[in-house]
Amino acid sequence: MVGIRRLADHLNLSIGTVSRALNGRPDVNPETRQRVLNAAHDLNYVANQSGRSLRRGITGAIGFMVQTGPQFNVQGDNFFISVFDGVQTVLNRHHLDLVVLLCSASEDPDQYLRRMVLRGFVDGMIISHTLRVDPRIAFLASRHLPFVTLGRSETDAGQSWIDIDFESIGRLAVKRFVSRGHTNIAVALPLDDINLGHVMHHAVADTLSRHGLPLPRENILRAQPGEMGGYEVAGQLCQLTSRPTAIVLSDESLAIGLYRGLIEQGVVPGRDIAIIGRDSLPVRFLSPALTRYGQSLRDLGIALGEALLGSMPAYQKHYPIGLVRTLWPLEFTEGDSDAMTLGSVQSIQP
Amino acid sequence: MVGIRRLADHLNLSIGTVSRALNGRPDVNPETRQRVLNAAHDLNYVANQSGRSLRRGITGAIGFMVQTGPQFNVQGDNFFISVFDGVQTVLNRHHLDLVVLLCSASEDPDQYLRRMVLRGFVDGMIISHTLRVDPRIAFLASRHLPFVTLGRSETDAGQSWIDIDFESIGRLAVKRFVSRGHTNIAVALPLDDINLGHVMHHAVADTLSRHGLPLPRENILRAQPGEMGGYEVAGQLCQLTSRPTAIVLSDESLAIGLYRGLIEQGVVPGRDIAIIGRDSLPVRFLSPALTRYGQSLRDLGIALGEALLGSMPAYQKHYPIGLVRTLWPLEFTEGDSDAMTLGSVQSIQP
DNA sequence: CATAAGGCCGTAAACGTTTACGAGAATGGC
DNA sequence: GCCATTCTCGTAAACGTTTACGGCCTTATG
Repeated sequence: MVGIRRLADHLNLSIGTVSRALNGRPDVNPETRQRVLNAAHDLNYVANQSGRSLRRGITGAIGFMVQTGPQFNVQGDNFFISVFDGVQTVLNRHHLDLVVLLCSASEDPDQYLRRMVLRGFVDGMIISHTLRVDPRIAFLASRHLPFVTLGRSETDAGQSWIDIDFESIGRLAVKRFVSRGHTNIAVALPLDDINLGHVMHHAVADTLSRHGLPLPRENILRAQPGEMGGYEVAGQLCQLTSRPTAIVLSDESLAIGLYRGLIEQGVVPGRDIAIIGRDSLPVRFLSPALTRYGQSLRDLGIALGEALLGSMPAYQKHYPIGLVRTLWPLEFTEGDSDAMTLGSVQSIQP
Repeated sequence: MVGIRRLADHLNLSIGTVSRALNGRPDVNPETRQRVLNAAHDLNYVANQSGRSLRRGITGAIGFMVQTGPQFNVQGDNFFISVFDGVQTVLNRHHLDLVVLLCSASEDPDQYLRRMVLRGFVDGMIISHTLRVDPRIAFLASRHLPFVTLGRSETDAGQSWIDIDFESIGRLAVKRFVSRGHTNIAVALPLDDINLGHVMHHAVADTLSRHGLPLPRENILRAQPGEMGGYEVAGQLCQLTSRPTAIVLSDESLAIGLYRGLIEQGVVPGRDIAIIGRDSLPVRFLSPALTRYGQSLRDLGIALGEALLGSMPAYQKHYPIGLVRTLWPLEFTEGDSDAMTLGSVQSIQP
């Protein structure tokens, strides 16, 4: 292991000068600097992270905490990988690195985050899967660690957040259904007290009532994210005394299992029931093509990264963006899964 | 930020004693130790990682490098999340933490690994996506950093590895096809010089030739992992002058796109063409049900974690397993996608 | 009682960096 | 020619731990 001492000896310089040369400080002869840089490259010298961060108080790493396990939308989905990719492109511009911190289902997320942060592992955090009331937010704020959240929460510590505009999904999907004559409309929402479930629930209920339509309690279906959850939704749907003719899905991969489950029960998507879902890679290969709302996840990641850097004093000059609170816009992709119209088509003003 | 100094002041002890108490060293009064532990808990003291690893030369973190981008089987798949989960359960037993290091497609994987390792970020590494010739293996060995690989390589530094038994997939699938009368058999393999493509290619070719059957060059289809790759395979398949009646897939999610592509061309899976694929979450919802080979990914992760700890001197006493070189066994799940038999069914001895 | 042994704890030196400070040399202005 | 300034570099002190070492006090042993 070659340290700065060895490098300095090799160059007949003091370690102070070597360090200044490597860190681009002004008070070093350009010629000397070049000599140092060359030698560092030749000897494969890379500054030891522990020593550096001990002295500087920073680590150069940004943590992104995600939770695994069945109740979270991680398995079988390309959501996070794409977001990571976006975050990383921003961080790389400043020689920061992304470390993904996976909290397994068996571990308490609050404790896990606490451990990682108190350890001094990262300079900043991005957390996802925000709950309506989320102790992690209060904790991070109390530690004065820069952080942003992917998802809103009622726990607000004045941090930046970006959230997918679930409200619009609910609102627009219902409008579309209503304009095609549907009156018996269902919605699939996550099980937990995840904030998005709350937001979307209200958007759907509100839009329906504006059109004078009810949202019966049994039309609110609770589903685990993922294909299996969709399959179960199909079962629940077909057991209702008056089966809804349209359903909007909160999760990206529900549609896959839903299709399968419905078909098994003889209900054909797009003919017997209208479906609007959310975009994801596997979902694009469904037939009939799913009508869906999606978002550019990589761009979302980039925005998240920039929001985080904007809240870190050392980088604010590059990202003078202040507080970020963005409802991430959606792209609509029309498919055939909601192509059907019902008898009494009403004309609706948009 | 409360450090050991503050904790010591608060207890009227020296920092040396406090440190010994916290680290379970013998020469400290049990009563004092308890007092220290209580105070540490009360004051939320957690040892600073930089200071500790600077002194001890270890970080307590294990890196798992995966590469993102279209040529790798990361997007839209639950493969890695499940493996991570398994690795983490092993590491947690020893207060080690898993950090996922994502190398984006735009970055050179060798350089990325080099940076992470030389930085002293991790005590051990797991790398995946091994190539037939993989410079990363030589590099890690030269740094004397404990590591294991998920996947074999012809570059061998005497490290432990675990690889999925692609050879068996190829061999068993071909046997099954042949026993049902197929003679025109195709295989979908990854694009790159990924080792598994090489292994599976030979297994298929060898098994076919044992049954006196050819493997025409055009029956070897190169596909990017993922749904899109499967869709393209469907196109290639249908363009062949003599369309194969059976195909075995190397990747987990190829089947989704393949189904869709075939159906668009009027070829019905399980009736017009026999398909054997690999297991993954989304694939389980295909109809007709895919006949497939799978593996318990979480267990695979556990084995990987144990193999790594077994190669780290500090943990070898807990895992006296020596060199691990496992071809991970497969579970067979029979579906309907290869239910058809062809005219001249021959009886084959197993 | 003298000595040895052992239990417990404080002291201080590392680990590899970064950086405030100061020193020496060179340069410029008068 | 003298002082002020600038450029370049060396010195040494941090950062928060861990741990070898030694010292004190108590207890055991002869």
